[in-house]
Amino acid sequence: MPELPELEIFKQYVDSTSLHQNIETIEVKNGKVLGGISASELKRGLEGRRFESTRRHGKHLFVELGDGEWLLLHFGMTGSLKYYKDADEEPTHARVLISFGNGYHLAFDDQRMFGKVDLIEDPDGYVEKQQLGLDPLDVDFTAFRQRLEGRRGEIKATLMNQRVFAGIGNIYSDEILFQVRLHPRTTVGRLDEGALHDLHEQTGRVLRVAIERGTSPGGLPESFLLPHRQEGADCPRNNGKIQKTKAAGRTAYYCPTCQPRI
DNA sequence: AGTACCACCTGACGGC
DNA sequence: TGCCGTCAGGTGGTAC
Repeated sequence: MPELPELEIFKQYVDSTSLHQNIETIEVKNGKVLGGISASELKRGLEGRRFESTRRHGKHLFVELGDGEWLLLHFGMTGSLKYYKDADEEPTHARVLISFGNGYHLAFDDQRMFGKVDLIEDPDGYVEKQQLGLDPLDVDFTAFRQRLEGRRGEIKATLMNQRVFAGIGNIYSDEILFQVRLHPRTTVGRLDEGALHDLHEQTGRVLRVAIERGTSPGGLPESFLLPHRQEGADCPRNNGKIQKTKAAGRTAYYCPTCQPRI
C-alpha cells in the first residue's frame, strides 16, 4: 500500500500513538528488514529513549529520537504499522516490535520484507544522499515545471522516478494521469504549459484527497480511477472500459478514451 | 538520460 | 484438492 498518502497516514498514526513514551524493548523478528545496522545496534539505539517527533519525505518516514538520531522507516511493497496492546493482536508479518512503557507495542509489519528499518543521523542529509526529489506536496508550480523541463522520458515513469519527485508510485501515478487525461506513455516533452499546470494541480489534489479520505479504494471519490482500477471495469466518466498496459515496467491502468495515446 | 529486465521475498489467485 | 505459473501499490543493479 505504501505510497505518499499511506506514508502520511503512517506519520499521523505514529504521532497520535507512539510519541513521548519510554521505549522499553525492541524485538527484531526478522533481520532482513534492517538496513545498515544489526539487531543489537537497533536495540541500543532505541531502548530507553523516546520518539520525539516525525518527518516524512516521499515514501520515507523519519522518527526523531533526540541527540541527533533518527529511526528511518521505509515500507517497501507490503509494509505497515500497527499499534496494539494484547499479544494476540500482533500482526501476521511483524518484523520489528517496539514495546513501550505503557504496555502497548508498535509493530513494523512487512510480508515481503522489501521494507527497511534503519538508524540515521540526519533526514536532510539522507534525502540528499539518496538524491530524492522534492515531496510533491511541497512543490509550487514553478518548481514543478522546472523539475520536468528537459526530461525526455515517459510521464508515468517520470512521475514514479523518486529522484524527480519523491512519493508517487504505480497506483497514484495511474490516478493522477487519469485525472489529467494523459496516456501513461506520453512523452514529458510533449506537455505544454497548460498540461503541466493541470498535472501539478491534480497531483496535489489526488494526493491530498487520498490522505483525507483514507487510501482504501472504497473510500475514494467515485470520480477516481482507483475504485475501478481493473481491466474491463467501467471508466468513472462513462467513456468505456478500463484497459491495462505496460509502462515503466509496471502494469498501468487507464481509460483509452479519456487518455488517448498521442 | 531512459528503458527493459532481473533480483530481492511471500502469498493470493486462476487454470488445469 | 493440489500443483504451477503469474502477478502484486518498491527499489537497486545491469545491460543496451
